Amino acid sequence: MTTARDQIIETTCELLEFQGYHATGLNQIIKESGSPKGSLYYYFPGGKEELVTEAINRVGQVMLERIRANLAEIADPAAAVREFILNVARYVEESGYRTGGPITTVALEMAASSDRLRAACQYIYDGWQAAFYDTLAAGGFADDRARSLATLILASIEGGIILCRTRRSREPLENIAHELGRLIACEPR
Amino acid sequence: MTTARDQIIETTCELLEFQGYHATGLNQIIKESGSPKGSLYYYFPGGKEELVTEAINRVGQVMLERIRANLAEIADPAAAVREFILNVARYVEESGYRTGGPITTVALEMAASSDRLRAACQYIYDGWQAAFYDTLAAGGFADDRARSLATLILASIEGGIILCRTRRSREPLENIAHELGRLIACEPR
DNA sequence: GTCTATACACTGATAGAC
DNA sequence: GTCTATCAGTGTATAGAC
Repeated sequence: MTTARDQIIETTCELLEFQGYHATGLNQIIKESGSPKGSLYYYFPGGKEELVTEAINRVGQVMLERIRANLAEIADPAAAVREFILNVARYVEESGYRTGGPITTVALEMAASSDRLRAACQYIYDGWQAAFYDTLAAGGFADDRARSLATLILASIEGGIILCRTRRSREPLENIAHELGRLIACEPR
Repeated sequence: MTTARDQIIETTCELLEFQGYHATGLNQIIKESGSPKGSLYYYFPGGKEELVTEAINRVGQVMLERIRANLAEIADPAAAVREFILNVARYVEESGYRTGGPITTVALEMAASSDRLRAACQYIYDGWQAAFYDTLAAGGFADDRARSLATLILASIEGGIILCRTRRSREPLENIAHELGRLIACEPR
């Protein structure tokens, strides 16, 4: 059955998002997922690192699909990016400022100590950035410009989530949404 | 003597910056600082939370002075912000992509579980943002605009550091520096 | 003030019965 | 495949000698 395995991964995703790597223990994962510890090491013989790698890959893929779906809804790239970020702001607020930036904490905690997790986070970030790049390129931006703008968009969303969680307010991401919308609408492309 | 106490705080600052809160143990702190555990609880009866609060307050203050000193060097706000971010990029690279964003990891790990640490991080972020705000206001930006631009600058630096550490490259912050310079130079103000 | 020894909970991980 | 019991190590925190 993939159900038990999937349940462990799903629970791991949620706990990682608002607690980070070190604060999330395997005992908590098996407790909240309702799975026995024996199963955990049966499905993930590589232990915690392997489990977390699979978890962030899953959440990264889910997020990528949401980003692409959101951006595809609006033709104008400035408006599309602005509305996407406003959606993120609402999501962070609705979670009680506990979640958002599903791999950010893991990236910061583990980039220096686990190259496997660092590479996994890099791959996910690259995918997200490519989604913004494609939207900008389709909007007429030159290659270099689309690339650096996509970097700014991704970075400011990640940083904006941190500010929202710290200030317990969705205002930082709202400000960022409007400033980036202004920048993208600005010539030259 | 404040020396022993200061040494503990100093070591805590460094370890927090590249390991985060949960990965940094009190045993490691006393070991690397050369201080005995008895002294740690003598100076910080509130335990780890109190020690970390003092540590991030110190590093926040040091960073604030560096930000203000950097921004004061160049009169044009667009160039001042751009050069500051390029300095951050160089610093992150020179550390081997292990440090940068001295309170970011703590903010993400602890905002949901410790209101004391969350409030401390918020206060520091507010101070840094105010430094950018003052530069923009002096450059002729209207109050609201200066405020939202300062939020974007702070968020994109924090997020840019995460991308640089994950990709082991200073390119993300360099892209961000130039895009923000372009945005700030753009009318209307 | 400084230091050692230690308490107690919890971590990731493993062995072996079923 | 599943589950329990348990390992060695580490976490924070405390007690008490000096």
